[in-house]
Amino acid sequence: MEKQQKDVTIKDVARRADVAISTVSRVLNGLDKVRPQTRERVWEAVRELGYVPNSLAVSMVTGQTKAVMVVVPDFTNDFNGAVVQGAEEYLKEQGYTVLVLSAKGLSEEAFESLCRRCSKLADGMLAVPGSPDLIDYGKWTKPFVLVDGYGREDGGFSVEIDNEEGAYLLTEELLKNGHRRIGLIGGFPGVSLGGRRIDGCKRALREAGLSENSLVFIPGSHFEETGYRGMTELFNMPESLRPTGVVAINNLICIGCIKALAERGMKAGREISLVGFDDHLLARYSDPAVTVLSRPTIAMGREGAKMLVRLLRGEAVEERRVVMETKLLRRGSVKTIGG
Amino acid sequence: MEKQQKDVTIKDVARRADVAISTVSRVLNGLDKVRPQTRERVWEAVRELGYVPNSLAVSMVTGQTKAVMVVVPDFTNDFNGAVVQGAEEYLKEQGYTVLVLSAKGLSEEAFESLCRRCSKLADGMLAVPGSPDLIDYGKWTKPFVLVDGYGREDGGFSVEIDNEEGAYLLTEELLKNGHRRIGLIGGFPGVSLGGRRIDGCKRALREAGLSENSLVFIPGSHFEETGYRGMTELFNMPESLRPTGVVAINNLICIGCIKALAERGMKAGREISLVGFDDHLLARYSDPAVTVLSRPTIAMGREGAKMLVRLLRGEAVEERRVVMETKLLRRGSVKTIGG
DNA sequence: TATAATAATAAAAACGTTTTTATTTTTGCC
DNA sequence: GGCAAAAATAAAAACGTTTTTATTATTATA
Repeated sequence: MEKQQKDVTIKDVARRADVAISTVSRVLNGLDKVRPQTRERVWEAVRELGYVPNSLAVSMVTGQTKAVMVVVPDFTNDFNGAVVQGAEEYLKEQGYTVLVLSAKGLSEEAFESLCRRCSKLADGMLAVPGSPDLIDYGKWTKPFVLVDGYGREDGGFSVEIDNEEGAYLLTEELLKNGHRRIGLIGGFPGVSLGGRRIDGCKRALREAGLSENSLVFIPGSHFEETGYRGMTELFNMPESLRPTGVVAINNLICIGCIKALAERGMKAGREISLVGFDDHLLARYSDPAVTVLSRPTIAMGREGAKMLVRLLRGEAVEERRVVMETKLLRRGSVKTIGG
Repeated sequence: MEKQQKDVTIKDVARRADVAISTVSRVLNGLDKVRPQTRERVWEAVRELGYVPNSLAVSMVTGQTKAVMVVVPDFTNDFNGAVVQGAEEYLKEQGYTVLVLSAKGLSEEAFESLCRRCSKLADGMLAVPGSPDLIDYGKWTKPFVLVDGYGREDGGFSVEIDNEEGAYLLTEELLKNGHRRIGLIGGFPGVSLGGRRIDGCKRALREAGLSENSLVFIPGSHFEETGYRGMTELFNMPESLRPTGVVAINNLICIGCIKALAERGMKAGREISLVGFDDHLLARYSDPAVTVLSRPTIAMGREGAKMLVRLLRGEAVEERRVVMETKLLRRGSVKTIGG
């Protein structure tokens, strides 16, 4: 094992430039009170030795890192990828280092421990909630912004959409196309973001004068597997009772639904109608494309990052809760039936 | 602005437990030579004060972080997501903190600077090359493993597949199905991973006795846009010259191809045949599904992580270059034509 | 030319740990 | 009960910076 060559320190630079350590520091940080001639000598030494400041030492004494932590529940969900990309772009523009962390596979306890360990590594945190539900994470004392939260009234900073209204619009779209028996796959009533979407779906039915019986709700976590299972369950029902239109509560569940259909040789918009959230690849390019409520995913990340940067700078943030616009994209997965 | 409450330090704990700082440290790190009674007093103080060691200070004095950096070119490419997931799983199992960094949008220079700034934050690095091409990144002196490299003989540690052979197999599949004019979209000859794949494609043609003229090669970077443009260009050719089968050099380009086809109301396997790399969602669930050379993406990440951990532990690593198995998945995107 | 003011540099303290060395306390034995 | 050995604890040095304070060198003024 080769000898771990020690890094060049500010001390080495000082010695080489024949100057005090503090002088080197001032040159490096562009402070005044250094004679041009001295300054040049220091820079030369820095170059010659290839000196790089030890970020740990700097952070320790200054108390800040110029870095931001972005926490996601998972790296394979493209919604998260888009949010991170949007956030990252802006944060890099503003000179921040972006450290991305995933909470995947961690118990709430393990996740908290992870955050504690990392708390000194960043000045602030941008998080996409998931499982464990970051929203209830209170140990983080630095500036914190939640992207894709769900309208909680705790006064935290967040970027979100109107999830209740979104689900309402999607359900309404099915109703407008003559569907009278609606399936709703995923989420748990009253729980986090999915709860809001369930509310919206139910409201649409209520306002259309339909009874609770016209809804087949299949609860489940927000993973693909739920969509697959849900769609399968629907097709196990007698056709006379089976919903003709389905609302998938999120992108992964929508993908699960499409998978289940594909395996049976079926298509959304033919054997059954399907609507969902987020304009992901599969929604856009499956055949037919899926009617979705599109969220500005990248913009959401960017907006969250902007908010966080303002907080880090100590600037006033007028709206603590930014609600982004959505768009209903009507496509072939909804068949018009009846009347 | 509320007063930034100072963190609890080891000093506070020591004072509270009426004990020396060093004793607290020994208790925390489970070293011996502490009387049970004293130990309990210290733990109590730790609990009462909610003490969390300052990771910066610890890293500075111990010289290690128990963290690993994972660098990807982009968060929106699902291949990267899968690699990160695989790596993350294993690294978390082994007690490492995983910090993910993206090189997206960074010049080679900016990226090097980023790495230097972060070099103290992790004990080792796992990287997926991209743009800038991490392979040529020499400033990183700590243990380093490349995932999805391309058979360079520089003795670095890497996990990869046989890209030349993979492209060979895909091309052969087209040839076996009677295709005699082949399109190849993406990559640049001799350059990085794409170069290897181009080589493999050409070899298949050569071995089948076909001349260079039977290949329509459309070079381009590894983004979706190249696939879209490439497919468009092919359809601008007179039909008599147009390839009947296309090899997309990577997943994004394959997606671009599918998009271009979808926009014309065409399908792979009908108007033109298509094969590509990686079994991504769109390849699997577009209609028809796309014949691809599937790589064990998650396993690649995991394997890379294993290698890195061995390096970090100072254990011997027998193979510096792990070549993973691939699988050709035959699907509906290849039409059999001719004789 | 002496003297005050100012500019430039150096020295030292601080950040919160671990680790090494020094000191104190406890134990065992005669 | 005294003494050596061992065990437990305390003190101090070190990690690599920034920042505050102290010192020295330069300039301006009389």
